[in-house]
Amino acid sequence: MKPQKRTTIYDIAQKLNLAASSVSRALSNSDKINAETKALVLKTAAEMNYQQNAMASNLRKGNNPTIGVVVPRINQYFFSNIIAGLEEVTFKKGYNLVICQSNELHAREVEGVNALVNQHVSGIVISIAAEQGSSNHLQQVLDRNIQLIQFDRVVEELETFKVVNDNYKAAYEATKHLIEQGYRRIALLEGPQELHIFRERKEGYIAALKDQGFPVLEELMYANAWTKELGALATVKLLEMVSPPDAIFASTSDFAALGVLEAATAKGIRIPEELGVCGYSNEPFTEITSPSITTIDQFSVEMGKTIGNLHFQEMENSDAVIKKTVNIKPKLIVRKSSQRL
Amino acid sequence: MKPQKRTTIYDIAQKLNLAASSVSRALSNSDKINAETKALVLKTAAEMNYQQNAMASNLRKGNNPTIGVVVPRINQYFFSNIIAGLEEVTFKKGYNLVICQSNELHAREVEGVNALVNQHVSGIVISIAAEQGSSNHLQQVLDRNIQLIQFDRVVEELETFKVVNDNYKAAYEATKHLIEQGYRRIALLEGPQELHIFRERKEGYIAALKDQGFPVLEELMYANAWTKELGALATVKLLEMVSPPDAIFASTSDFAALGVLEAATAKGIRIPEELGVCGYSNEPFTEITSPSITTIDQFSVEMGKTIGNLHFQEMENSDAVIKKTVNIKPKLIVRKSSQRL
DNA sequence: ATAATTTAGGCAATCGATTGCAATTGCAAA
DNA sequence: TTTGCAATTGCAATCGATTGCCTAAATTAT
Repeated sequence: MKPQKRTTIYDIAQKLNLAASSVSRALSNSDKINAETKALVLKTAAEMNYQQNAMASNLRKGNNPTIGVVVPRINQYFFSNIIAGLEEVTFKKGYNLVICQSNELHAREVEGVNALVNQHVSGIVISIAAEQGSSNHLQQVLDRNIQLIQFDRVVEELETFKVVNDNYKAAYEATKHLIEQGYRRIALLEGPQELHIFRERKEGYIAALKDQGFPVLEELMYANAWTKELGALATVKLLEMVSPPDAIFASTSDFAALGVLEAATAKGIRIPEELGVCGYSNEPFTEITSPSITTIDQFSVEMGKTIGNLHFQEMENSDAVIKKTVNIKPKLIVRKSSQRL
Repeated sequence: MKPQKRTTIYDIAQKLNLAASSVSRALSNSDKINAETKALVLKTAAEMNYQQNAMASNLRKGNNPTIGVVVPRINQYFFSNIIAGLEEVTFKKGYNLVICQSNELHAREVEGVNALVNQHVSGIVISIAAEQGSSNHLQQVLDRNIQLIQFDRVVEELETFKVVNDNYKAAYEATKHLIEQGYRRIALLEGPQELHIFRERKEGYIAALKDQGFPVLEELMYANAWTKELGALATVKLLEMVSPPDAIFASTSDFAALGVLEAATAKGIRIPEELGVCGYSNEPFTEITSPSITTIDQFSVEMGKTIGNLHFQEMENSDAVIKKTVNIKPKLIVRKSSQRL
């Protein structure tokens, strides 16, 4: 390869016998430049195949039109949708997206955030890893005056924008729906309680039971069942009880709900007649299982867009704004696995 | 917000009564610096909360440890897996990933590529949009000495690394498998023939038929059926024929295969007994449909890793290397929808 | 003790674009 | 004809880190 030097504004300036500053002004469409000169510069730049050096420009201007994103896993439906929605918004504004995945590891999350800080990105969007640790790295982001927007899994103590689903409400409604369908002993599959989203879902479940005058039974709450396998295992255990549940709310994920479906079906238990099932997330597959799975849609693409809008809005009036929490209302999607009326 | 200035190496230098160059050398672990001084600088830097300005560093060093990725849609299973695999590799090397989605639009693809060129990324990884156009933008990338790696959907004329699946072979094997299962009239759902991946799949299908002594029938090839709905529609049409097919190979996607499943089931046709079905991509849901769908795994995460490795390998010995095409061997995953023996 | 090296650190240019300020030119008003 | 002002353009500093070259001090060899 011939390391042919890229053309800079100096090359253009030299060719046209102008000063680099004039070229710069012409290219940035400044009004302090003659229209003819501007046209000439533009034409020459195109001929010489000029492409701005964003690094130099950003360095001088002291800002980097880039938003960093840190998510546990890029290839998880929910997160890739968030990114897709976010990209939609940032692209329109000419901003770039830099992506890191933490793989649910705190150390990698820290590394990723630091790399983004080094790049002086204008904002960082994050959903924290399941493996938790100190949030110093996030505090650093704030100290450096970089916009920080947390979503879904957030550190509550940090004063930042937060975009979350109303997990409490969603779980409340799902539970209420199961009750309305006539289920009487509703079990809950819980996620790791260190993550507040799972705590909230549990609280919603409990509140719904109480409001409807049902007892809240410890034995019907099954901890840490957030994969298909663990969901299936939990189902087996629950169904072995002396008085087993007649519905299972897999508040952790649709994958857990799928495990419930498979385990119950394997035992010859009919869904929804004998056992009601509800999942969480509205994964694409929930529509096509048999029976289809009742679940909760989180409007992930919308959420990504909201995050983007929040960032730009905040950039404009950056002072004296209260860092608020935006709640995206999730929606219960009722399907066959819980409809027996 | 107080726009508190970030600490630079000059701040550290001043505090320690050193030259900025020494600070720089200490931080970059140069050997032209005394061990004690180095330790002192490191300590002070930590105290002053120093974080390198990557823009300045990259500008000076004339390179940007970043790889740009342009894909049609970030939130498509295949692509998000590619990105996840790629990230795995780039992260280890301290490289960043900048992501753009073209939304299948050529214009947006061009914009994305240009933005990446401006940033002087060290490489661009791309899978082109369905809406095709000139490939000038990609030629520009090459002219500017930026690594270009195409994957999956590639422009063949361009001399770049290409990482693709062996679509021909996969389709060949899928068709052969259907024949071995005793199916005699195998229909094909084709994708847009402008994209060579779909042409290759069609060729593999035809070759398998010929090799096994089967006639190649135009009426059994159905164009542009690459969504669930179009797949269902195609199925209805095909099954209305005087002598309908006894198997359908949805070479476009698993979504099309799902459409086949639904349309056939709705007509009361039993799968796999009366109709064999095979999809493409091994989407997660293919495992859980009833019956489960035979499909082709593309090893997307692996593919992403391969792309990353290729990039770094190529960076090291950048001259006189032949731009080759890497074929990832896809694998036929046989499930219930095609097993009747 | 003196010369030859080695080591540590400073100076200043550089990467490429931007921008405040100064300088020049042209044109209109007085 | 002279002054004033606006419109263009140039000059040079700047963003922050890196690096080739040079100098001074310290170490080793002779």
